[in-house]
Amino acid sequence: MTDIHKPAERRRLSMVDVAAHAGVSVGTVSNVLNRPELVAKPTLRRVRASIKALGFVPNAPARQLRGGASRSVGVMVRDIGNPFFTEVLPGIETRLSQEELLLVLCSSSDSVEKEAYYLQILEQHRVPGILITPAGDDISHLVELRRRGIGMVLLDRPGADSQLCAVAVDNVRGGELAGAHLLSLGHRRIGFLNGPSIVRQCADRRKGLDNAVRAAGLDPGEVVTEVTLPALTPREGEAALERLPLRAGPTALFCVNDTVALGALRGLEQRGIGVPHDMAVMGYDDVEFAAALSPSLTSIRQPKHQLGHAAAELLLTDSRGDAGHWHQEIVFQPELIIRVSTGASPSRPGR
Amino acid sequence: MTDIHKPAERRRLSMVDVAAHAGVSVGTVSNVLNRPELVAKPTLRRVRASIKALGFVPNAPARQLRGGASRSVGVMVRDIGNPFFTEVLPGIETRLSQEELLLVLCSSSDSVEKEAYYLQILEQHRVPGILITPAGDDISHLVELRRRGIGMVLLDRPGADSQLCAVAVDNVRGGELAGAHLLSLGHRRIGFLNGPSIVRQCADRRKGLDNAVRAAGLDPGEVVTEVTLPALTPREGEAALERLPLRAGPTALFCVNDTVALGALRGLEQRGIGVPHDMAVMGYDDVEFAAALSPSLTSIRQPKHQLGHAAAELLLTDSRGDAGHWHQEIVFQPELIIRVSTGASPSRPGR
DNA sequence: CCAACTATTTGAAACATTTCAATCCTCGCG
DNA sequence: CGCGAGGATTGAAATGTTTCAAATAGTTGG
Repeated sequence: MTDIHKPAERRRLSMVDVAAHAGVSVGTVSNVLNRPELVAKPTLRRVRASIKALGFVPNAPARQLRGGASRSVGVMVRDIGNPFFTEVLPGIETRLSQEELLLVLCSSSDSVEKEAYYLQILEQHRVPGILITPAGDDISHLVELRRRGIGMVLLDRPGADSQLCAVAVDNVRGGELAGAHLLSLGHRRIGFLNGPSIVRQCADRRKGLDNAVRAAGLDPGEVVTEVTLPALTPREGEAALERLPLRAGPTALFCVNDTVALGALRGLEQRGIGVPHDMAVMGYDDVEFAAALSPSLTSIRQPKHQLGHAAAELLLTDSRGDAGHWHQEIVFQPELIIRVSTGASPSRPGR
Repeated sequence: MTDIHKPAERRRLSMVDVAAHAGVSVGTVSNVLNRPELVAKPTLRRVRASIKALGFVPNAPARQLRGGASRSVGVMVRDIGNPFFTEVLPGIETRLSQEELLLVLCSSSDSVEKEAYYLQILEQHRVPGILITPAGDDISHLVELRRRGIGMVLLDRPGADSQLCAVAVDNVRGGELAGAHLLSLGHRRIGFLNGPSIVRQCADRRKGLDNAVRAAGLDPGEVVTEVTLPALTPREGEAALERLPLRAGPTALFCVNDTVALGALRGLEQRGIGVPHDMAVMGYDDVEFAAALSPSLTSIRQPKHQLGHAAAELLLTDSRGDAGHWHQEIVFQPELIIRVSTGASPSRPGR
């Protein structure tokens, strides 16, 4: 039985074939590819012609085996569906593509196991570095990876206590800004739709909120009612309203991110609760659509593109293992963006 | 001078070291890793202990060099910042991670050159397949790659004419739905904020719109005023208003996607043009935030998660090169979601 | 106690590169 | 005419796996 069905089964061609075709040695072919300045003009032409004629494509894995480092870096996020990452990612991509590095996107889906699995694979691939928003609180495994020579930068997660580079926005400060804003508007009962407190950002924003309350001479225990959501999605944001004593309870809602706020707005509308009249709402992140929500959403802006860019930059220096570089932390400052959803007269135009 | 500064310079360890430590041959170590059922229990234990003790991590490139196929697939999008992709990506990721495949994310930024560059790198990496929303109209280079053995699936782009697998939503139909909706509300002058017509989706939506106009016995040339945006961002959506004769012109705006609509809504608000009273607006994609915009946005829903999932599924079968599989096209149907921004009484609740 | 198996283990080839010491030319110069 | 310099090219080692035929050890039946 002739195997008509597998016409393209022929062995993929290698530099050996090119060398034969051009009548040179493989060493020369390699030189043409990597150090053309060492090769005589006519030879160069001939070899390049052969490469084109045969349709030769270099084998990256083989190259890497000999050469060492991979040309891909890992980017691990907790949830690719989160618009926050969507806005951070371009900043990362821009910088990486300048260095001709491939971006391997991993989503831990908030699972420590899945994170560990991906990290293992990335290490096997010998990536020079990993950019990560860790799923769990413990980051000792990341420190260990770093020690084994893989560049490591925490994204949107302070790493002060550890020995890792980090790029973050000051979440405590953001929580303070939000809290102070709501308090200044006279709210004394604030519902906080938060994520799990093991997530650092969530814990920090809560801490900031408490700071603001105390700074106003009040007791956080009295003022703040926290509801913990299992996931930071619109759906959960909406569902969380069930667990708040809405009518007799808070007069303001602080949502740990805009995605949750989106759900809360929907839910409040369905329940006929007017925003900001019956309930002030604010989000966090100031994602692209926040300004255009109904009503436009007061939020805490984070410099997302910059964040991604800075993280990639830091990762590059970290994985180069430059001497003199130990661990470095870049902290951006958040900014309060006042819009309609908190009922204050906007301090700046809606966009 | 002792090199205190390079403590971790030691050669990365390989299976040879593990074999030596465990007192077996490398072949056995390989078997422990890949076919443990062939190895005797005590040996298995001993080798595994050595692996752990030494902290051995297999070298993926070497493995791949011998074995052939890579465990990463390429996903090429035109713009990672686009929320549409943010909602498609989870569908892709879900399916790929089930197969333990890594996702290499490439953004062509709508540049044919950058796309070509990435494709070249992906081919060098010997990826088994690529999921792509092509930047340009010509896809012959993709057909060629497919012929060379790389699985290829067009994402959100029909491939009927070509020999490629494709997963798409019927964009002509979507355009028709949108057009019919606006016409049924009495609009006779429609501004279409479109992307470049070389982008297939854009051209198709326009075609659908024209179909709807003709179906109503009208002349598209009279009814439709198209403005072409250089990029599908909120910024450009806003800027495009400048190029429309707003007051004396269209009474309705059809935006080629929700991101553009977002910008248009902002711009109209700033110009004091009421939506939907002075101008009806509709978007396309029905992204997560569309329902919560101000006013809530009428849009054309695409099954995004499904789209991604189906695309990944198709890619898996395509790169397996299963016999009997030639090229296949999956077309999902879009759905009109009526909300406030077009001023019709909503046919379904706002979410 | 030996033959015939079976279950393990081994050793070396193969994979596609890069790198580098060694060789080969070709000139220019004495 | 011979020699050295220096550019161009070569050939082979090295990289870390997998695979597989061959060797070895262990077991059972006669």
